Amino acid sequence: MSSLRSLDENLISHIPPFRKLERVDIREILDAATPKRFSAGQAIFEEHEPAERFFLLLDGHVRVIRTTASGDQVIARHIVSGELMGIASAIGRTTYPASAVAIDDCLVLFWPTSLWKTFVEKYDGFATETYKTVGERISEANNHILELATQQVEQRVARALLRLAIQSSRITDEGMEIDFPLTRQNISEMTGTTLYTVSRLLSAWEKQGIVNSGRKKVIVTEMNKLKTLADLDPMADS
Amino acid sequence: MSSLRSLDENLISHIPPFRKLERVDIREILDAATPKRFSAGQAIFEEHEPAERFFLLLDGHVRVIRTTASGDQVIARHIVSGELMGIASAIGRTTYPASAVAIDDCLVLFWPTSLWKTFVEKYDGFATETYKTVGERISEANNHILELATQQVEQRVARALLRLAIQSSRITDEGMEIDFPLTRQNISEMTGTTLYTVSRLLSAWEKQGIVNSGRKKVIVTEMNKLKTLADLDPMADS
DNA sequence: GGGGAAGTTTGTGCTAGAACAACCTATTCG
DNA sequence: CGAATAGGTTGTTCTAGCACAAACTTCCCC
Repeated sequence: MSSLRSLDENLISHIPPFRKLERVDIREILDAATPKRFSAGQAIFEEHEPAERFFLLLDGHVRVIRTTASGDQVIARHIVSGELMGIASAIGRTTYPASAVAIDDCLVLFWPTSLWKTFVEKYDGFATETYKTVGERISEANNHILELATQQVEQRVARALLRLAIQSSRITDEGMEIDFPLTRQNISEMTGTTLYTVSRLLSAWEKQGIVNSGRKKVIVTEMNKLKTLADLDPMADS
Repeated sequence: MSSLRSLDENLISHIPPFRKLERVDIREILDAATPKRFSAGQAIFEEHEPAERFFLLLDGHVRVIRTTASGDQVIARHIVSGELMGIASAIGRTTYPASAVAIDDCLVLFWPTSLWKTFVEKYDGFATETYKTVGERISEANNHILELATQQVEQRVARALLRLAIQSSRITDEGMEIDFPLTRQNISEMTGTTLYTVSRLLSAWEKQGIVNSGRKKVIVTEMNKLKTLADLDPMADS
């Protein structure tokens, strides 16, 4: 895909915030967008930076990170293709509340923040859909708080893996393989524990045949057993 | 104040989401509002209930609570007078994500959720202001996650008390007294610990002259020392 | 192809803070 | 007023999970 040619409408026409729009609107939106590639490890935007752009991840995986004064890192969430990011502007912020780092090679579109207002006013359904996204992220955050405050490390790690397996995995003959590189350290930063504890848990689960993991790789082989560990009803799907 | 007489415009004219509005608009908004009193302990709305109304707290204090399947409670936040609550509709939710309970006697106004859309469209500035509120709550939630994931109990409790002292206290000759009843149990539910640990911390701090606490009562006598414990710069005000 | 570098595993303390228990004190209300 | 109840304190025990160390494995790239 060359950034010289104009972008294909099918790129975004199926993505929630744009789904309800007419072809002409999509055309307009794409013409205003700048595509950009990021390679693994590159920062897409940084915490505290002025929020001058908002982004749509077209391909790849992004980690959203916050860092404390004392240097500890926490992974707030993972963004998968089709999701908007850096939508601080939507909620009246002028700086990004967290940093976004490309996990693998990523393709994103971005727009200047000044266009946010236009999008909301001009394109029907865009506002509703994106505010729904904001709502979902609040819920996620609150669930995370509940987990951190009430659950044991084992449950939290189980839940984190389940979420990733559901959100972003490919089916292999072994099970559901999380489809981006993920280290013990990463998992510990998602769950507020240490890489050592995660390693021990994964080793134990491997012996019980629940997961199958390797360097930067986790395959969930027994979803239901993992759900039991997460203290979720193993019968409930999704 | 009688609910039979029409509501005084001054009630809400200074509150952020309404501040920029004309008198006529305020009049309209008030005429559409229903006032209601809640006595200490009463639930204003419950988690999972359909979000049929949104509220403005005019007087009193409200606790926002989430409960886990296993019965643990977590206090998500405290609402003080002048704040909106139950604004699930703003973010495309159809049910309340948490329960709201009156801590002391409260006076609230409420409107049917169906009016939300009207408010946003009709009253300029209402949308911007409320989305800013939503944004602040996301930040709060994310900060809470960061704290739970990286800090010791002592720091978390110190921060929780600091926040309350700043948000909702009266100045007495002893120091800043949190102006609503607050138990050790409550504090533990805000910080993801146990009432025993909170009790020990408060006892220790009392000996050091940092706080002065009693039954359902906490007075912060030495803000700066508490800030040091919270690992925040004691020089930074607000 | 060999030497880092990055990621993982596992062992051995050790301690923050949870759990439980027992008792104490302030409030409330019949 | 006096019993019941809600809230608070403090002692003791115990363990989940952190910290640190050391060795191992996989990958990458010069």
